[in-house]
Amino acid sequence: MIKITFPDGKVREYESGVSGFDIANSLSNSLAREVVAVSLNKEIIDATRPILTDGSIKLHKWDDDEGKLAFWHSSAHLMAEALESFYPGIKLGIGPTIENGFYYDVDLPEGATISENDFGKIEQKMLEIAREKHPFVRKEVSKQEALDVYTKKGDEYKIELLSELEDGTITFYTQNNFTDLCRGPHLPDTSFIKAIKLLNIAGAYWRGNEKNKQLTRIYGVSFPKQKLLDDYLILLEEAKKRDHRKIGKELELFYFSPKVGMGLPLWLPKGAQLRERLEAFLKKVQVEHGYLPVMCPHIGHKNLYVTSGHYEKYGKDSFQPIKTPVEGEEFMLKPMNCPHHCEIYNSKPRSYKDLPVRYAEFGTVYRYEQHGELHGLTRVRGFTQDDAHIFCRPDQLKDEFKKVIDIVLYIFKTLDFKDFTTQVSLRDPNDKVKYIGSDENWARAEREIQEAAAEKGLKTVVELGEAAFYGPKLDFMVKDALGRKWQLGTIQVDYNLPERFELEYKGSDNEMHRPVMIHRAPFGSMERFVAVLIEHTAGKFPLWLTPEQAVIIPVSEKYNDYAKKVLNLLNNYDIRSLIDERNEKVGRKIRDNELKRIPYLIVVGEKEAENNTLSVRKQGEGDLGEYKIEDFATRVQTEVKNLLA
RNA sequence: GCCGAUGUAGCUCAGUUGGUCAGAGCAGCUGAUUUGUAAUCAGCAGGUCGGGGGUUCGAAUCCCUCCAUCGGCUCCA
Repeated sequence: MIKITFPDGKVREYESGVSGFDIANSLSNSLAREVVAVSLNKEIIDATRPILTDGSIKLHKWDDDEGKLAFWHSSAHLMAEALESFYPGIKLGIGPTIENGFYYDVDLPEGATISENDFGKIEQKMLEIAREKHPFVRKEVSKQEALDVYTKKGDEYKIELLSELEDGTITFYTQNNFTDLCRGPHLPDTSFIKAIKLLNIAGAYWRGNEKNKQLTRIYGVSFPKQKLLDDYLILLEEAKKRDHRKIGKELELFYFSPKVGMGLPLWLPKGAQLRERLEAFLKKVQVEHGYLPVMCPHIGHKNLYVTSGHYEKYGKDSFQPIKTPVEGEEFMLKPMNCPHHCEIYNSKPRSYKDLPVRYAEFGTVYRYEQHGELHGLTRVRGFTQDDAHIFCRPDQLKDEFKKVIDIVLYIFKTLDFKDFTTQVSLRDPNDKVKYIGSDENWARAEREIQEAAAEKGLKTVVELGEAAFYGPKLDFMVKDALGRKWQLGTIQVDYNLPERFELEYKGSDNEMHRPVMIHRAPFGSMERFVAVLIEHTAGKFPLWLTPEQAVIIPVSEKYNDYAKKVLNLLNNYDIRSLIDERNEKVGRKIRDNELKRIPYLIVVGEKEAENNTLSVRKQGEGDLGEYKIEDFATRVQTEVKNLLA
């Protein structure tokens, strides 16, 4: 007998060899039907796998992440089987579970192609196999045995994967006529999979390396109920409606002209106003935190970036240098602001008493992003960073870093970004040549970043190998409407640029010392931030930020004069308003201005003109009734104040 | 850059196998209506069907190529 401990602490005894499924069955029949995987001592295993020793167990249904893992992993195998039936000789790469579904990377037979038109028949085949209720059978094999199978099949991808596995840990899973190298876990059988949708098709390099062959990646998602799939597809449709590219067009915020160039956004008046308000907001916060404004031209001498190390690292990925016509000197479109700010630091001798100095600039930079990578406002070739560089003494670093975290958190709170994640990016300890700077400096910076984040209560994920080449960083990420992750704010420690630019200050000991630098951009880039803000709010911006706060709607042309009077008064109260003077019915004007996401609609007609009042309608709330003009102004001003508190 | 898809009026989209196929709605303009909380009515005007080349008696439709966009991959100071 073995002892099984449940999550609630209860312990029960079972015969050795009992499976998670059997245990579930012993508790309740309905539970047993829903268990798709099991955690045994934190290791996820098949629900049907015999358990031979004591352990703590957790039974996973579809609702658990662990359950989805098994579910989608099995779905990937199912898809592979269907693909094999349509494309004999197909070679399989990897087929993992992802956040929302699964994919499989395959190498199609010579001359074969696959397109979205083929999805229907593949889905049908998968459902057909699923309905036949084939069990997923686990089999432990020797490395040689596995190698023999794939050598015979001629699948060099699986052979490569096998070569990295240790003998004795290799398992195959079989369902129906299909066997795959796989660690598991898998569903008890294929019948759990009730609804399947293949989503898209993409090229993907084998093992993510562009030097390798490009395989065909097929993305899909599957569910235990048709209803769940329907709901998911509706969710995707809703997400598309929030796409910043669509809303940006509808609200006339920005525009891309092929004549200007791809990836070069043009800010239309309303978008520019929105952006100016965001900048003004951050500038105010920065002044309060002791930042000083600086400004730099849009080009800089190539040697500046050679000195900084960026040219060697990214020169090939930049726009090419431009030459002066007479001297032939080379200048580059500014790809980052930091070297410029370093030179501003160098403009005069510094004392330890001067530090920290904090230079801030909304600096527009230009980078050659690859053609296929451009994406709305989130990935462009010219963008404006809300950049600042803090030069401080090493003993001030951690405190300064924490102050920057405060700014980022304040901004996120004010703009109602509740759902963000933070990531600490450290050096890859096995590939130190990728980075510049001494081991001691790296160790110190990495330690202080993590301490600062912890002291600010951030739950961070640590990623090795994701650091900038000059230092470790703390990034803030949010998801867009379609669930894609984007980096917004970033805070980076840099011991290296101060060395390269020979930055110094005189210490209290009358010796020269090297300052430490913090790069930081709470928004990241104005373009990306506005994009994420659009999707976050679906275009319904906070009242203080929105380009037009109120539209006055005269009931007929007879009341245009009164509307003008109201407009003047509202303008005096600094409420951004305009009149919808079109010769349309009230209902029509309401509708059009609601679609333009105007927060307040002010209806004025005979009654209001007589009483010197307004009828107020709020976006999302409907008619609020009659207001005295000054009462409405107070309401708006209070609302703005509360939002910015 | 790579894989796959898409590109018809300012916007959203029709256009069957190549043969009155250059269309609709919205937006725009003109006029009528003078309107009370999510679409008043009528008329007019809008496009070298992404650009270029080819096949054909004939191309929005088939082929090639370039450009842009979309979904991914790689990259991201």
